[in-house]
This record gives sequence, structure tokens and C-alpha cells, in this order.
Amino acid sequence: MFKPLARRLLASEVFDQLRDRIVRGEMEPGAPLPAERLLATILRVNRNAVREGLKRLQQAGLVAIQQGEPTRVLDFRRTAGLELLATMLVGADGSIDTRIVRGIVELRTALAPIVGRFAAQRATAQQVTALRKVLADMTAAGEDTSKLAGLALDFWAEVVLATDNLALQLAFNSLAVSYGSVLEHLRHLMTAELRAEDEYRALVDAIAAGDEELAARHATAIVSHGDTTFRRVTRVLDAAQSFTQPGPRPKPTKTKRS
Amino acid sequence: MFKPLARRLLASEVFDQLRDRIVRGEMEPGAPLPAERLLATILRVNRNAVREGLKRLQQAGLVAIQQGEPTRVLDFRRTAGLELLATMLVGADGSIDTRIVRGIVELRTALAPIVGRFAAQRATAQQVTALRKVLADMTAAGEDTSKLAGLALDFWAEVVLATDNLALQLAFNSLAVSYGSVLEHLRHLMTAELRAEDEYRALVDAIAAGDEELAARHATAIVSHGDTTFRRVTRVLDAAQSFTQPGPRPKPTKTKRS
DNA sequence: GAGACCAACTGGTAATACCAGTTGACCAGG
DNA sequence: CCTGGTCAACTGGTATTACCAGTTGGTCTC
Repeated sequence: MFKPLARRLLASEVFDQLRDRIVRGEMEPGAPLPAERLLATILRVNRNAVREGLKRLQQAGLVAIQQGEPTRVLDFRRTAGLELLATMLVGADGSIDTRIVRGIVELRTALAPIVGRFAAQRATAQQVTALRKVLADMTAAGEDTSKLAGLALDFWAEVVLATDNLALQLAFNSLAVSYGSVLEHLRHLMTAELRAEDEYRALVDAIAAGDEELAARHATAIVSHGDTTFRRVTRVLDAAQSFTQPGPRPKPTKTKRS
Repeated sequence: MFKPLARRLLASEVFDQLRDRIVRGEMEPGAPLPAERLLATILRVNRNAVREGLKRLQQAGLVAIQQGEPTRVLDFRRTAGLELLATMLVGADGSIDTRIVRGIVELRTALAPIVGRFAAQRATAQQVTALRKVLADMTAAGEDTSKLAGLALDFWAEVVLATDNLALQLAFNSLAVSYGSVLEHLRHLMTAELRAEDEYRALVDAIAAGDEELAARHATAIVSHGDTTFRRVTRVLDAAQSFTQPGPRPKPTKTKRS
């Protein structure tokens, strides 16, 4: 009980509101935004708040700001960075977009083997120790899937750290943020992946032994659980249409191939 | 002559300056930043500029801001997103960090096959047409490596767009930003990859035909050029130490394996 | 028609005041 | 002793106002 209540900041509100409108396609790329002063009066906030929000949109690659000209909407598909994924995963109504989930699942499936491989190739003794510690925590967590889900993230964070590849680390971070926001919703669907403690242990052993091939295989094995689960779930959902799929599907005219 | 001079914005200066200090490890994770008012007087700018800069650092995952407490530095290796890569690739002195380049090369090598695969699986007729158009431009560009480098980026952008996978698209965008800033420096080293026009064409054909396996192979083949080039170049550089490697190498005590 | 000029936009910077959350020292009361 | 209240001194968050600076398009002038 007694959850801490969230105090929203004005700039965040501005950011969220505009971001949602943009990623939903309610504003075409190239379309001009209202002037800052105008937006301020419309949203009933100070111009500073508007400016802060716009700055964040700019950094996120959603708008282009230039002095003397109106701020314009960009095509986020071509200009936004990976961290946008987290904010797009859950809609304003709290529903989860399965298309985004599919994208994430596919991406991590591709990354898992090389993460395992490089970790096995480059992990230091300290990093292996850290991995074994997380492993112990997972054992202690038992059947608490909520705790396990968090530990699984920690586990992968350590593995990725061991790859000594900053690009992989940062990419993982962006994905992890996405995960974090929906962990509670997804953990029921991921029990298979979370309970595969033996496979986590096997991965650590492979990394410790420096066996790149084996590490790659085990890493793939772990994430493949979620992969298959996702396929099974979406097959059911596509029939039932119970949740997800907000807004109209893009590219309805999928005249596949020429 | 008479290049247009870049007007730097104050907030960007603040952001860049603090970001550089953080990513260079000059400020430990957990260390408190000076108060906004103090920073403003130190940097000789208005507090608004400082706030804007700090907000951007926060969004980038480099600092944690909380009212009533001092703003603290985070461990960017664990909290920053993929777009940070672009800003870390080139140091303040203009040198390129080969460790970052290695990370990027390794990452794109891992992504290339699945990008090709999904593109072959999901590309629409329009997208194939767009690809062929870029291909024609590449032919027209001939030996102009500067133009070719830009077109190669466009080419991959279209391929990634065809995957219909938002996670891949956004990840690519983040990487593309990194590329863009150093294209001019790297294009000489990438002539092999840029001249492989036949392989680009083969990839497009495979995508058009919907042959996933073939597309994956061709995509891998294209990026492998840069991969081998990078290996060759770094081998020379590690001996010559002519450029790169700013700052002290991290983890000097690499007590490999236990 | 070419150029100078100017008014009306746009975003960028500044100064200042005050609101709000956090912390720690201090000081009653049990 | 320790619990709770008070207050001062931080911290970041919001608001108001004014002005600077780049862009555009019309208008006037030659």
C-alpha cells in the first residue's frame, strides 16, 4: 500500500505530449510546430517549460530547431535514436505495442550470440566473479519471478560489460530501459526464460573458460525462450485482438514484392 | 574560403563541457556536480543555460537530477544510451578513438545478417524500388568516395527501413550519426567496401527475391570489408601509435580469466 | 528590376524572484 | 534517551519579463 506518488514536471509533460503526437504520426514530418510563445499559452505553462520540452525533443531526434524559423517535425524513423524505443513501447493508455516488442525480441536474438562470444573472449576475472554473484542471487530468489526478472537484467548487464565493447553496452542500456518499464507486465510471460538457471550457469562457465563458441550457443539458447514465447503469445493475440495494436497499422498497402 | 562560422549555443557548450569531463572519467560516478547557481557563475552564463545543459545530460543518462539534492554523476557505461557513441567517437582534440571504432565495427557485423534477412522477408515493392534508385546513384557517383560514403549510408538506411523493425531502425540511426561525423576521415580506409557495388546489387536482388539466406550472406559480405580493413589498420596503428588512444587505457590490470 | 530598408515573425539569452523538496542542527516534550 | 517539531541553509523547479539575434517578406526607393 501507500505507493509514493509521482510528481510530474511541466517540461516532461510538454515533452511527453508532443512526443506522443509525433510518434503516432499525428504530425507529418516537415510540419511546423506552433511558436514557443504560442505553445506556452496553449499549454498554460511558462515558455521555459516549453523550451525545455522542445530541447529534449530535439535531442531525441524528433524535431529540428533553428532560430528564426519555426521548429519542424522530423521523421523519427530516420532520425531518432535507440532510446526512443522505451518511450514508444507503452502507449499513453498503458497498452503494449507488440510490433515494438517483436522488434526488441528480434534485435536481442541477433545480439545474444556475439555478446556471449566477446564476453568469453574478453571477460576479466573480476567480471566472472560478478557474474557468479548474480547467479547466486538468482538461486536465492527461487520462484520470485519479479525479483528474477530484475536479476536477469543485472545478469545480462554484467555479461555485456564483459564484452569490453562500448557500442554493445550502450545499445544494451537503451534496450534495458525499455525492458524495465514493462518488466512487471512481461514477467509472467517469461517464466520459461527466467527459470532456465542452468543455462545461465552454463553461459558463465563458458565465459570463464573462454570458450567463445559455447558461450554464443548458450546465450542464444537463453533468449530463444522469450523468442518462442513471444511467437506463441502473438499468435494467440492476433486472433483475439485483446490488447495492443494502438492506432492504424502503417503501410496498409503491403504489395509485397514487385 | 570564408567558411560559415559555427555559432555555438551556450547550453550546448555547457553540455559538451560536462559530458566530456564525465566520459573521460574525470568525475567519478556518484560524485556531486556543483549547484546550478554556482555552475552558472563559474561558467559565466545564465542559470537557464546551465539548466538546459544539465537536462540534456540527464536525458543522455549521464547525470541524475533530483530536487533538493545535488545533481550526481552516473556511470555512463551502465546508464547512457546508444546515441552517446557519436559524441564519444571523436575526442575534443579531433582524434578518433579506435576502441570505439572497434565496437561499432563489431556491432554492425553482428547486425548486418539479420538486417539483410528481415529486409528480404518484409521489403515492400516501393522499398525495393528505393533501393535500386540508391544503387543507380552509386553507379553515377563513380570513384567519388566522398559521395559514395554518403550513398552507402543512404543505402543501408533504406535496407534497414525495409526490415520493418523499429528497434533496428533506431539502432541504425544512432550508429549512422556516429558514422556521419567521421565519414570524411574514414572514407579513405573504406574504399574496398565502397567500391563493392556488385555486392550491393546482389543484396538488393536477394531482397527483391525474398531470399533471406542469400540476403544475409551478401549483407555480411559487404560489411566484412570494413571489418578486415579495420583489423589491418589497427594492427599497423598499434605498432606506430600515430593517432588515437586518447587518455589512459582503462583496466590496466587485465588479469584475464581466473 | 535591384537594392536598401523595415516590420513581424521565429528561437536564444538574460536577470530576477519565488516555489518546493532535502538535509541537518537544534530544541522542546514524552 | 528518543521522538517529534522547528528552522535555516542548502538543493533543483517554476514563473515573469525583457531583450538579443536570425529569417522572412513586404515596401519603398533609385
